[in-house]
Amino acid sequence: MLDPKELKKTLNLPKTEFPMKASLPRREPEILKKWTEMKLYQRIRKEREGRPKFILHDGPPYANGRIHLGHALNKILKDFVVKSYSMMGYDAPYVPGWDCHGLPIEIKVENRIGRLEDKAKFRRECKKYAEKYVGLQRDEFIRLGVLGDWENPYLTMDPEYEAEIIRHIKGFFQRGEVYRARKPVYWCPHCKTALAEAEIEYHDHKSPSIYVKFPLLEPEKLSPSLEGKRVFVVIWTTTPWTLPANLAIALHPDYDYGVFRHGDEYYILARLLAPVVEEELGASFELVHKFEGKELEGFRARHPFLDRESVIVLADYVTLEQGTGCVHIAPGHGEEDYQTGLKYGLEVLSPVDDEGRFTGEVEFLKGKTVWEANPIVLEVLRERGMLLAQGEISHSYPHCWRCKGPVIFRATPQWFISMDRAGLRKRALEEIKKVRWIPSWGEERISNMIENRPDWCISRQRSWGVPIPVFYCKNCGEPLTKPEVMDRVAEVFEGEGSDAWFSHPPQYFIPQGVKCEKCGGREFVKENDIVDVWFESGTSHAILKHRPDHRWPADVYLEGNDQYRGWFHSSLLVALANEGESPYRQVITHGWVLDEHGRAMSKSMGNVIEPGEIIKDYGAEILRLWVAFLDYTEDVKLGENILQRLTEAYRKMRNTWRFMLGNLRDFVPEKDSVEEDQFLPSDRFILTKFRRLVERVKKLYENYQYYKIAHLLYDFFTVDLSSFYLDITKDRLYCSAPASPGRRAAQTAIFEMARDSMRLLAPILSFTSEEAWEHLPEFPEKKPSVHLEFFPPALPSLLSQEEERDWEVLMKYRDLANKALDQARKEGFIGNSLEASLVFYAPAEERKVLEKYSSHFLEIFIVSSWKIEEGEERVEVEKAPGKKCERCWVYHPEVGKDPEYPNLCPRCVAVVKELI
RNA sequence: GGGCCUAUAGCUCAGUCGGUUAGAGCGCACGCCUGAUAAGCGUGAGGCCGGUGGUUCAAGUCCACCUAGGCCCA
Repeated sequence: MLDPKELKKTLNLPKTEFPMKASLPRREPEILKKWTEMKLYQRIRKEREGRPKFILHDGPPYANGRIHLGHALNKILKDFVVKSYSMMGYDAPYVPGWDCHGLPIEIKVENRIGRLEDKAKFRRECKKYAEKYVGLQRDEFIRLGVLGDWENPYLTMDPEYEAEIIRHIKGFFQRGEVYRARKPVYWCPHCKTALAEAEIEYHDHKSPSIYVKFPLLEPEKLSPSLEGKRVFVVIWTTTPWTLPANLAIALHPDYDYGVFRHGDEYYILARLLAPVVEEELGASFELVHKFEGKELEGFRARHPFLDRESVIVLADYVTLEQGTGCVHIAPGHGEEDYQTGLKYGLEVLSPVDDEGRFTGEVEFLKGKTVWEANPIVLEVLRERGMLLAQGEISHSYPHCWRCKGPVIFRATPQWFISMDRAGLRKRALEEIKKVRWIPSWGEERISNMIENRPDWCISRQRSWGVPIPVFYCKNCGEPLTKPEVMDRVAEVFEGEGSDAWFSHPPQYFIPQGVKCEKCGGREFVKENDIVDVWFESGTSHAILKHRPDHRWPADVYLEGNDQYRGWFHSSLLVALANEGESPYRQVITHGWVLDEHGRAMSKSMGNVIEPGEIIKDYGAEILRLWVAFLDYTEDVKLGENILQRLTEAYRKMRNTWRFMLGNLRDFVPEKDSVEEDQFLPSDRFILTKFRRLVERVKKLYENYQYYKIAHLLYDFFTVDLSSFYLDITKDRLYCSAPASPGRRAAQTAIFEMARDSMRLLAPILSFTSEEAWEHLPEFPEKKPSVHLEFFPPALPSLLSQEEERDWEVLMKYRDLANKALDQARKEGFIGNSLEASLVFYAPAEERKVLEKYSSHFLEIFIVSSWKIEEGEERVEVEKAPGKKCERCWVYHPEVGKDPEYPNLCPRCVAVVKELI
């Protein structure tokens, strides 16, 4: 007789080196090292060479700052796409890119070293800064487990890339889509420079607050009763100096306006605001006529002090918060004014120079600064009787971040790409329809944007960027935009980079003999402006043609949904104009990362979570699992609670793999695998379920539906494997003879499910599947990394339709049995379910099914004995007869009958005899 | 203010064409096991389907409005 300790040695208990504790923050870097050393990315490329390509083209993040969760979400999703398509059998390269030029870097550098007059030197500093962050971000992306050609990224500041930008600009010029026009920008008269929105600070500022009368022409057209009366449109402004540039007065189309009599004058203003104006004047008005704003559209008023007319227009942005509901419009001095001006075809007047002084266009103000002009304008208004009221107001006003002085809006010449001259807008709208947008509402979103966007202003008054390759005639100022000149610029940039623009004289770029088309002049000066960085990143599709590992167009662009306005938009316009087609076939967008309560993360809210913290505390794998479990097409939340749930889910999957590996410890696939006919019903049932799952998951990968994959696989691990199949097969695995057909059958099933679930999860759980893969038994075709594998091939179902229905019945009785066993346990009748014998009562049909499988009930129900009776469906619990076998713990009537092994059941006696 | 989007259990997700008592897993509670053990198994309790109104014999599902939140504009 063997004592329990010796008996335990005769069992095949699971054993594996694959640790239960993941220690991800420590282990992940080791796995990354393995991938680097084996050159995994290059190796995958090599193995997939010649296969159909699948191109995900990376949208370049901005090379500034450390990565945040939005970056992590984006890059991990891209990694899912690339890895899954690679495992489907495509040659799916991933070439990361960075957006390197632009204002934010300029601002950072300027903060550090001040503003340099020497542009070349300043640009060198900007370049260093960009390089530093490209390096930092690259390391952070690699740490996430993202596989790609990190040694050969594309940078928008690469000379070849800069040359492409020039060539694309040339294309727009050649097709006549580029024009030069004036547009108001923030301007600091002290620093004599244009400012971007990001360089503006808002401070309180005292301004005049005045009400001005504009005599309305032909008032009788509004109401016959006004014939011959002195009718005025009353506007309110805090910038009297912009009145010389007034060209229109805007009313809201739907608001209620009135004509109010005051003495022998009649004033037009919004009805709701009349009391405010009355108070300002200390007078009371009499309402003599009512109308809606839109009735006045197209009327004309006389300018209060210039010999010019001002047209009445309509604008939605007119509010009734202050003023008169009639808004003074100077298209050269305000963004909204400018937009309205465009709509109504108004001129862009801006009679103010670099220093904020009036030019000769306004004679009586010539040479005065705008601040000096204010009181003079007031005086003129007063003289003419056009000043209805005046006061002072303290309000929030834009100031220069550099000199802290107040800034103005001033129109300056800019370069524009026309949306309509060559039909760009129309073609873009057509092209959008050919693209697959995921989610589908993206199509409507980008269409609305393209439909309503103004012409694209591509010039910027900055220095860290690619120059607009234009020269001006020194003699007459005419721009030189010849394609051959731009070709030469591109050629120079390709060799020297765009720094060349700042270190060479114009003649370096201009072929001999080129003359000004207007005056024949031969001397030129270089353009100072650079191109909008959105144009730069919009040119990135060019790498698809230049890199041998790529192909034009891309299969997928995948970015946050802010990029409908950004990269998707600019890429479409730039590529479409130059290639005639959209650069992408599919566009996938993901949402924003919010905190646990669904609020945007911001420094001021103090709810920002850094990817680095999560990697340090949980591991990058948990972050990957987070991405996988969420419906990324919507905004996604992250917080402690969610991380806890994910960590638990991770542990469950890891442990399930660990248990499977433990049970495969002595399994040699090519030797020990059994034929189909050796499978027990439960093996066939679980394998069929699994094989179906494999096919579903592959389909879901094709359609980028990762959260469905994660849920399906996780549910399979917990419900089907852990709590069902792996629980019920323990008896077979542990207690049978090691090489018995039943045990080998279970191992064959487990091996298939372990191997193929690792393959299926490799794109998501890239680290853990790799680690588990190393512990999986060797087999002939096994690759040294799971990421070199293919997704599992389709395998046949092992159940007939009848057997599938049988399992529905069996599972129903399993539920009933569990409930009955739980009840018995609560009553203290049994502990371990093996102490029980079950009595099944079933209607005739179901009884037949139960009897068909009854020889497997020890396994399926984990009980020692059972009886099947006909009756209303229910399960009852009795004590199992016989004594407990000390080896397998099953109660059996014959325990004690074998004189040699009186503490064992017949099955175990046989096994032990075989082993000893 | 405009365009687009979201709202189902504590968390992550199902819920078909409008049709029985709105489902799953996790978490939680209670129990079992100690041969997956910083594991494993079982049972159970959790829902005003964001709100209001409408269409309909019937609404989580369709429509309108509102609220809260998100992205992009203004």
